[in-house]
Amino acid sequence: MLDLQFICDHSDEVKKNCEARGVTVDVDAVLQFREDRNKLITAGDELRRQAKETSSKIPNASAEERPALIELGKKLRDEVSEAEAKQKEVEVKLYEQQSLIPNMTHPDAPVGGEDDATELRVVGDKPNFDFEPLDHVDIAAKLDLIDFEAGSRVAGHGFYYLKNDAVMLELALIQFALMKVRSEGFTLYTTPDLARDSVLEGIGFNPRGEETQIYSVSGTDLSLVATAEITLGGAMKDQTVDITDLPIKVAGLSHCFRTEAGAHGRKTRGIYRVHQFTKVEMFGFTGPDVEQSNALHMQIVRIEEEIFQALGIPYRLIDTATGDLGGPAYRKFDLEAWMPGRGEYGEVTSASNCTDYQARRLGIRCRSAEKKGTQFVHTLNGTAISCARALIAVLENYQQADGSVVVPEVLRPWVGKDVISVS
RNA sequence: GGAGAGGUGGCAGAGUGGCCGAUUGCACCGGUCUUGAAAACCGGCGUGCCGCAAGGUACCGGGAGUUCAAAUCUCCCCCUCUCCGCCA
Repeated sequence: MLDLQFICDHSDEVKKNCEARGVTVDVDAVLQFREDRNKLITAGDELRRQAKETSSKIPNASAEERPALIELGKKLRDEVSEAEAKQKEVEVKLYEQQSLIPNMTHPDAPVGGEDDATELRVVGDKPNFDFEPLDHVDIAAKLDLIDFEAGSRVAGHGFYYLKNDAVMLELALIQFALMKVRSEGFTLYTTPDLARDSVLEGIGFNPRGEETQIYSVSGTDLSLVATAEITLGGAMKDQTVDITDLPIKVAGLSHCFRTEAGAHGRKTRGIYRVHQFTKVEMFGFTGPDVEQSNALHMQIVRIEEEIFQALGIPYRLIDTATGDLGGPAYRKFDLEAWMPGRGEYGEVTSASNCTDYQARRLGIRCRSAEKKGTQFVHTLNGTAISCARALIAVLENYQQADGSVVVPEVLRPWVGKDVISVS
């Protein structure tokens, strides 16, 4: 959520930003609701003041004065409740509109839609196969690495069983990513796979809406998390930290569950788009200025690149265009790995600087000796390794003519072999 | 899941209907004293919202209620601790 004062002081900029992001919001309505609300607050405060004054007179009032004061108190109480109801009504409308306004955008982010993203760099050499490369589904079939049938039988389309060396490969990817982020100063966590709806909402997910991406548990206020971003960010909900404790860098391993509503029929072969996968996510809290959050953003992107470089997987780095940014993101970089079976790049990581947008809704503040009051921290998130897609990249880039797959060198300690071959 | 005890400002911990936005201690900041420090003493010290300001208002886990008046009484929910049950 954007700061209300900021919206009012910079309404033209906010409008322009909404336009660039392809979001339709009535910014003027927000200004109007705010004005209405402020008047109601002032009026309500005055009524409460009178009510308090009246009540405070009663204990010392004479028996004759008392009944009149009590009557006045009752009248004021009713007026206060009426005023509060009106105020609440306006605040609901205000909040609704305000929530629709996306974060402001980094000045360097390209303006436009998906195709307008800036390709910042292309790293690594695509493998030269002297044979027709297979996609990960066929590779996995030959090597008996994934059981899609069992997945469907047990949980439906979009679920899968990893099997044999794919299990070791997945765990190796996790281990490798965890070691890497720990060496970069991130505190490691495994996090809950369920979270309260209020936490999901704070991060920017809409758990029970019509087109929700989220599975929710009926009869509870819990939902399955779509990413550990939810639990890592949510862990600090309503907390105030000392500014000298920032930045806080954490990383979490969790399962991720997504309904993928409306994604049917679009490049859904294999484990590219699935309802459940495992991911190591980085999350950061920094002091409240973009210099600090941008610096951590760059570190997160650098780590992501180094992970894929170490895995020996060619990729390109994308600076996401305004129209493709989620509401909370100020800027977002995606790593897209080369996937020979698909014959194209596929998104494998995503790193966002959300500035204070998430923190405002989650109530994560910091306190400093210099400034009175508190300020909202900046939050960032980025993928260290997302197993399903990383697995695709490994299998497809490391496939051999004989159907075997060479294990990337950095993963061998955990996989326990150099090559995965037909047994 | 059952029984009991709790949740108050950065921490500790009073407060059971009006004198309480809240006693006190610690921590913290400023001052006096001191060669310096400690101790002692004096003063300050929560957050949000409205307001140009003076000031007002809200907040004692969260929500609803009773009352002229709620940290305090009632109900629901969340959380923590102890014991019991169950269990990887």
